[in-house]
Amino acid sequence: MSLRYALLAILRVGPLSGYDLQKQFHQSVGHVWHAPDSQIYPELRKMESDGLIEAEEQTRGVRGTRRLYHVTDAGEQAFLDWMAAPLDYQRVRDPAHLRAAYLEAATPDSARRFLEAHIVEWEGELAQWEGELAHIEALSNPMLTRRLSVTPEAERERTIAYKRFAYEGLVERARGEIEWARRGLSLVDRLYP
Amino acid sequence: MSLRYALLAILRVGPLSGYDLQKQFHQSVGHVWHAPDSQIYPELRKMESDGLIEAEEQTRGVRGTRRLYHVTDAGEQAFLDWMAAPLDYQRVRDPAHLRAAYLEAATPDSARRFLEAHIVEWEGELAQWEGELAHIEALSNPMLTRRLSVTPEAERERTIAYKRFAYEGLVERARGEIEWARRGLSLVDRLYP
DNA sequence: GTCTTCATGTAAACGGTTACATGATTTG
DNA sequence: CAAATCATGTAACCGTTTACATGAAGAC
Repeated sequence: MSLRYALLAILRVGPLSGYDLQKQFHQSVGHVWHAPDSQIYPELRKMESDGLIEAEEQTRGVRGTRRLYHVTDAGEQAFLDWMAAPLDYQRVRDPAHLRAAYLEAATPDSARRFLEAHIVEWEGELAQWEGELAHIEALSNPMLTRRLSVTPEAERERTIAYKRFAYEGLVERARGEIEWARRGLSLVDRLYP
Repeated sequence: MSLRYALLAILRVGPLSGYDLQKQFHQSVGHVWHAPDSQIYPELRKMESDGLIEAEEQTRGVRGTRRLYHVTDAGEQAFLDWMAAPLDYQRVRDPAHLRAAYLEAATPDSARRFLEAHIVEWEGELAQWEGELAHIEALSNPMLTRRLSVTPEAERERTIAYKRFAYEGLVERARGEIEWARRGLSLVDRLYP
């Protein structure tokens, strides 16, 4: 149930409509915590009814409306409380390593396809995260610059440093997965000469 | 929905009761794909009604019964089909890296507690997986030896090699997480002198 | 006769996925 | 006037989590 904290993290920077939030989300924190629109809009409504955020209804054109959300004091506090609370770790459930452990039941071709797909999958993630990291280093991430503009000077270094730290971790994990799968491909070659 | 394949992987070795299966599960494949008993028993019933496994009801004492499950041809085929099919990767949803990216909102103490807990969490996983790896190398894992005893000579090397490969990957990931969190602790020290 | 192990679940709630649905407004 | 974007969801389903429930058989 981290979705609401991911959303709060974005909204804390400044008010946004559900639509804008959703766009920002997919470009920033969505790389770490995926959620489809169909989950975001209802969650915003729930957060509103829980008093964490408030909406200001605006008219758009003649008939259209949009709801501009901002974080309440209770929402800010909820975010800080979450930050101070221990994280609950989910139990491991890893389909790739499950399959890898029983790969002798696959044909060599299937084994190779599986490992190649694993590489493709993690190369995709890697590219995204490296892109984010480059944006962070260059201060060209729009969310981050918006964030820094409302952040006191002394906090800016930390804000950047922690973002860099988080994405570096993801990049390393992706690299690890890719290396592992490459080793798997060599192993398949060795096992079926 | 890999649970049924994790269960099939165990049952393929030989018939087991739900209870024995559940015990084996927690000691082997459960390190990679966690599931509580309350999910295992109903899943076995569903697999039975889907024709993947069949149960032989046995009496135990005067009144007790147990159901001894074995894999059907359809179940064997389903397992092999799954092995040949592409894996569906879930979207990233990583609470630890989510929090790490916004750690400037936490106090230094909270940040440290979070990172220390991350280390503890992954050291636990690491110990389990390294233990498994040692059992694999020493051929002292009970599931694995049962498995090897029904495996033709030529397949044994592969069976062992793939298990080692899978658990090595998990061990490396755990080490990566621990190193990352340690670097995070140094970062906190640097940011709050 | 108590404790451990064997043996097997049910029920409610929750979070996430997938598919679908609708219509207004702005831009070219 | 068509296409892109803005804007916001609903509904059904599925897998997982958590809490609870029960009772027999074997060991000490």
